This record gives sequence, C-alpha cells and structure tokens, in this order.
Amino acid sequence: MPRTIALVEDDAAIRENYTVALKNQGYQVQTYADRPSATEAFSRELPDLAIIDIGLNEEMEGGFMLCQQLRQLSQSLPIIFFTARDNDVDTICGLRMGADDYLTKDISMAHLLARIAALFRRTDLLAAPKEHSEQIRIGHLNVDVSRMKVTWQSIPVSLTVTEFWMLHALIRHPGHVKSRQQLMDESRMVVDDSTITSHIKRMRKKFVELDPSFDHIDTVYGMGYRWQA
Amino acid sequence: MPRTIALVEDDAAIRENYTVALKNQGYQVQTYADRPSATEAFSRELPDLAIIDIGLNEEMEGGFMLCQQLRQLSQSLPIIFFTARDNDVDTICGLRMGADDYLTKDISMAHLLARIAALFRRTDLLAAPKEHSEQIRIGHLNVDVSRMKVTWQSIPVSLTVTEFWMLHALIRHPGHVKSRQQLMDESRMVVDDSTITSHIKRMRKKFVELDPSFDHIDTVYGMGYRWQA
DNA sequence: GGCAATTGTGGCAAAATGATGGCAGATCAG
DNA sequence: CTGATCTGCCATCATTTTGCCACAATTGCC
Repeated sequence: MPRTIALVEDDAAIRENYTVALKNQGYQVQTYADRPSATEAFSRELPDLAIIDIGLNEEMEGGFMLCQQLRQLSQSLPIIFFTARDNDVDTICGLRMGADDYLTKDISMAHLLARIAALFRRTDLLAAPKEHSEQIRIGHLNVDVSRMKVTWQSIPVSLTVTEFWMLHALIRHPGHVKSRQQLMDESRMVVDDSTITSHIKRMRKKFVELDPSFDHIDTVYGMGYRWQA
Repeated sequence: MPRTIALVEDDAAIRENYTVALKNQGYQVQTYADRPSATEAFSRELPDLAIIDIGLNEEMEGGFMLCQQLRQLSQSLPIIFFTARDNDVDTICGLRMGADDYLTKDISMAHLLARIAALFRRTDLLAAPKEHSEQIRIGHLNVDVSRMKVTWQSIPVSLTVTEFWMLHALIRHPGHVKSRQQLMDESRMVVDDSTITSHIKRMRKKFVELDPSFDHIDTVYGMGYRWQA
C-alpha cells in the first residue's frame, strides 16, 4: 500500500520536478495547482501527507487557509509547508496553524525526503497498536513495562511482581474503574477477592511511604478501584 | 502536569539561556552537559522531549549516539537535534537516526518554541486517541460509565453504585418516563417499589446539595420518573 | 372538600463492603 | 539450611450502603 502525498504548488515546473522525485521514492503523488482544486479533492479523500506551498497564484496566503481547512478535516494528517518564504513570522505562523514542519525551497531534495520520512515514522506510531508503549506516564507516575520499574515523582517505588501487574492493570485505562475480577484477569492471577484488597493495601502503603499525601488509588464502593490522575 | 524537556548541550552559556526561555514557557527543564550524564539520567527516567546538541565536548558525534540510545529506550520519545552544524549530511543523518526535527542554532527562540509546540501537538495525538470514554451528556449532566463518574455543571456528584445505575437507566432514553419496574430491571436490582422512591429521594438530595435550583428528576404521578433536560 | 392512591421524608437496622494486622506456606538467594 | 521476601487468606473492625417502614404531604378524581 503506497502512501499518497498531496502536493499543492502553483509553479508547474517545481510541481513536475518534485512529483518525479517523490514517485521515485515509491510515494503516490497527487498535485494541485490552486486552493479550490485541492480543497475539492481533500473533501472527497484525504492523502497520507500534504505538502503545501503558501503562496498559491493570486492567493498570497492560500496555503495557510488550506492548512486550516485540512486541520478541521483531520487532526492527525501530517502537513508540511514548503515555500520560498524564509522568515520567522511565516514559519511560526505556519507551525501554529497546525503544520508539522516548515521547509524552505532552498533545501536539497534529499533533505526534503528525509523530513518526509521522519514525519511518516512519527505518524506511523499513531496507527501502531498502543499496547506496545513500554513507558506509561500518568501524572507523577511513571511505569516502565519492559524494565518492570515504577517511579513516583521520579522516586523509584519497589513493587513486587504481583503489585506491578496489578498497578499496570489499574492504569491501563487511566481513570477507569476496575472491578476486582478485572484486576485479577488483567494481572493473570486467580485469587480471592480479599487478596486483591490486600494487594491494594500494600501498594497504597508503599506509595504513601514515599509521599504522605498520596491518594490516587480511589476506592469505588461496590465496584472496585480507580487510578485518579 | 508540566512537561519535562531534557536539554543536552555542552556550552554552559547556551544551556542557561535556553533553560530560562523554556522554563518561561512553563516547561520543566533538565540539563546535561555531556553524554554520560544524560545517558545515566535517561536510563532512570525519560523526559517528554529531548533537545540534543550533536557535538558534546570531545565527542564530536555524541548527540547522534545519544539519539540512537534514546530511540532504543523509546520509539515514541520526541527528539530534536539543535546544533550549529548546518549541512545536509548531518541533517539527513540526524533525521534518519530517528530524530523528529533538526534545527540549527541560528534560528530565533520564538521559532524554536513553535517547533517544540508543534511536536508536542503531534505527540499528544499519540497519548489521546484511545479514550473511548463512554460519556453521556444531557444538558449540564455528564455521565462517564467506564469511569463511574457523574458531574453536574462540571461539579462531581458522588453517587453510590445503585444510584449510578438508576441514573443511568433514567437517562438512557432522555425525556422518557421510566416506571419503577423499568428502573429496577435496568439497574438489575430486585427490590420493593418504595426502595426506588428512596433512591430517587437520595439522588435528588445529592444534586440539590450541589445546585439548589436543581429540578430535573420529574415525578410523573402514577407512572414513574423522568429526567428532564 | 373529601377520599383513595401515590409519593416524599427522616430515620433505622441489616447487609454489604472494605481496611487492617497478622499468619502460614511458598519461594528464593546466600 | 536459614533468613528474607512474597503471596494468599482470614478474622476482626470500621464504614458505607441499602432496603424498608411509619408517617406526612401531595395528587387525581368525584
């Protein structure tokens, strides 16, 4: 499945030039010479990445407008401004409008391609299963799954294995209430309800020993427990 | 929760300068003057963003090495190279190593801050999306089922389990009248009619305590109760 | 208004649930 | 083998919730 890149650029020569280069990299390229045609196309289908020139024919700031329109359609669509206008104001403006990068036309093709690849690498993480994240941060809590290490306000918390997996189950959906049964299932343990109570007790104790004001493990009477951010 | 930015830079003056600017933006900043100290710190806890100079003291490419180490620790950690070395080779190299941006030290502070903000905007999407919180909103009422939380005009209402499920049953079809029997069935409880009356009483009380003008649980004489929007 | 049916109120006791401290077996490193 | 740690569980105590009742208030209807 080749990625689709939309190139919005009013200069026909540049358009041609970059289209060829991008296609050589295996990207599928759609080009638009002005804002109306781009808008029309995007309303039908979004590309995987949009590269936009700011000045589009008579619309001096057409690219900015297009960026805003695009952001309304998708929060996550990668957008790169690619323009001759090399000044701080336009750059900052562009980034604030929701663009992911702002590049000037004097950079080399290799540089542009590297930027594009880096941005795709970043956005691929969005699509990837979230379970993979080895590091979970919620407020002052930091849980490193692969290392089985937990810190609270940067202070290491020495949890036992069972406690670790219970905490992991508790914060997997931050703020959600977990019944004792769910905690058992997600920590893969088969025990009595009262045992869960015991583990919660021991975990709380360990956190409170580090931070006397700790109270982020809520008891939801009759339901279970909840990690409160 | 303030975001933590790690700044790895061997020049003390620059370090100071940028630390102040970043702190003014509300970021928490940790600085490291060389690779070993940064490596050591990152092995304990990861920041939310790393800004890395490439040349670190005698290590001409220490920043590159650090970037690679960091990427091994986390696929998703945002990394920005920030260096005086302005050439295509280093830039492309840096981006290929997994950095999200490559900036040269001649850019303005405002530009740097805009780049940082843009990157955070992008990475926030990673943390946010899976929040399929089952939220029900009716007027000023907000019911989050998975969190077992109810708010009225954004003020949390502390309902008990039975009350929670009764409210849930009551608002499932907004505006419809629910008989006591229906409320019982939908809250999975088998009790006397008068008990339902009691629960309604207690719920009303809790809402009125927060908002004296509260009047959204209608009594429909002979029929049951109705949540009025 | 008078009457029967229905609902609101305050309160109470039983039941359910959770917290605590401790104990015994299991596990494990030295 | 020994001591330390971990784990599951229990008895006990404290707290919260729940169901229900008697009685007052309200409603619909004649």
